[in-house]
Amino acid sequence: MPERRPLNNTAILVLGMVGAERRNGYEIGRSVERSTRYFWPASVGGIYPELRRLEDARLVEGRDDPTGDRARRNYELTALGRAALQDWLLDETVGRVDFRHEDLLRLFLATGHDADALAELLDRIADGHDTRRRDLETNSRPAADADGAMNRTLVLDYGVALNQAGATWCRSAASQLRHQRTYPPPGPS
Amino acid sequence: MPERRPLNNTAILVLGMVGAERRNGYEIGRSVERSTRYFWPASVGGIYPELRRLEDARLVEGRDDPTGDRARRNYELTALGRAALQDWLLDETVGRVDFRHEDLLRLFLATGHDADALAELLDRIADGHDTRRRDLETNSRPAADADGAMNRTLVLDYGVALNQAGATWCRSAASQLRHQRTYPPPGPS
DNA sequence: TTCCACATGTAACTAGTTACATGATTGA
DNA sequence: TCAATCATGTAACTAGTTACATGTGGAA
Repeated sequence: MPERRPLNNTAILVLGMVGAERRNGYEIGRSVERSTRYFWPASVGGIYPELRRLEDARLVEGRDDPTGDRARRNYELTALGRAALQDWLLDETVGRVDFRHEDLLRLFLATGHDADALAELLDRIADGHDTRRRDLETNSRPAADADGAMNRTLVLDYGVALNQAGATWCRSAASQLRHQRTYPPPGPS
Repeated sequence: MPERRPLNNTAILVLGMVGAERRNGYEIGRSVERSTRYFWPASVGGIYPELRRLEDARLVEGRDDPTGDRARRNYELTALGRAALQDWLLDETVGRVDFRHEDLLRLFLATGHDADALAELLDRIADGHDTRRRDLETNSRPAADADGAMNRTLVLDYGVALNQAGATWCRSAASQLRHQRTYPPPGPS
């Protein structure tokens, strides 16, 4: 029996998706593309080998389910897998957050640039927020009538709200810079 | 001459830090710890080998500068390095954003959980935002009088504002769930 | 004399990305 | 018959993390 070790990012995702409903690798890839990539990136290439590893570890069980000559393998959780997933879902500690933002690093390193240059960077960050917000709204909206879709709607709305807030903040700071040529604005503190 | 290829995440960071002022590996590590890890993570272990690679590629130039018997090697940009950094800084395309949020995945996968369970998850996400906001405020505040620190202040304030907005949104959604047991709230649309 | 900050590095590992290969089915 | 979508996979690579090892200098 293969040694158990902590689930990696792709493993958690795959386990969770299989846990939500019976699924094959392709469908998981589509879900990632549509929804989770905004907050839990994973590349398709990694999904298939991960499914096999999880099967080796007896966390999921696959069954061949071809359509005619087209291969397809659907997976479901084993009791062991269900337990592992619950363990992870009910973990009490605050979860990891990894964040990497290229334009923010640009801004951080743009020491000495003038107010206009900084404002332009801020506009770009705002544009990025707008793009992601639109993406979310058009790609990720769960079916309104889907049973128990509250959680998915929350995830989506959270993403929309944050991107909205980000865009608004950046545009306002950019405008401040363009008109006053300085930052921070004089404040009540 | 070693072949030129696109700069990896650590390389960009290191190049940028060396570009901002003459620096050694240790100082770069400290800056990462204090500031950039919130939006551009990098591990100390990767910095030293990267400095050497950049030196091999003639983008930075190192000079030994020991204190007594304690070794220290300070780096500065070469003309080539300065050009590469400018290229990256002035790149017109919107930058990459990588985002991975464990509790958001939990929420996404928590299909079928009741309103209280979802509200608890939201509170955790809010707590995470508060922690990061406080961290930012206490660790990353640039010296108020630092010359040309506008850009750094912007980065900090952006982080504070976003975490603030995130916490507020989550708490309000959690409260909605606790009182109405449902989401989304009935809205004007 | 003890602790902490300074300072540099390496080895081993794991994960993750990219790019490719292969082929079936469906609908226009 | 063509393009898009369904479906599964692998090989090669790069990056990144972790954990360790080693030692100096300064302050209490």
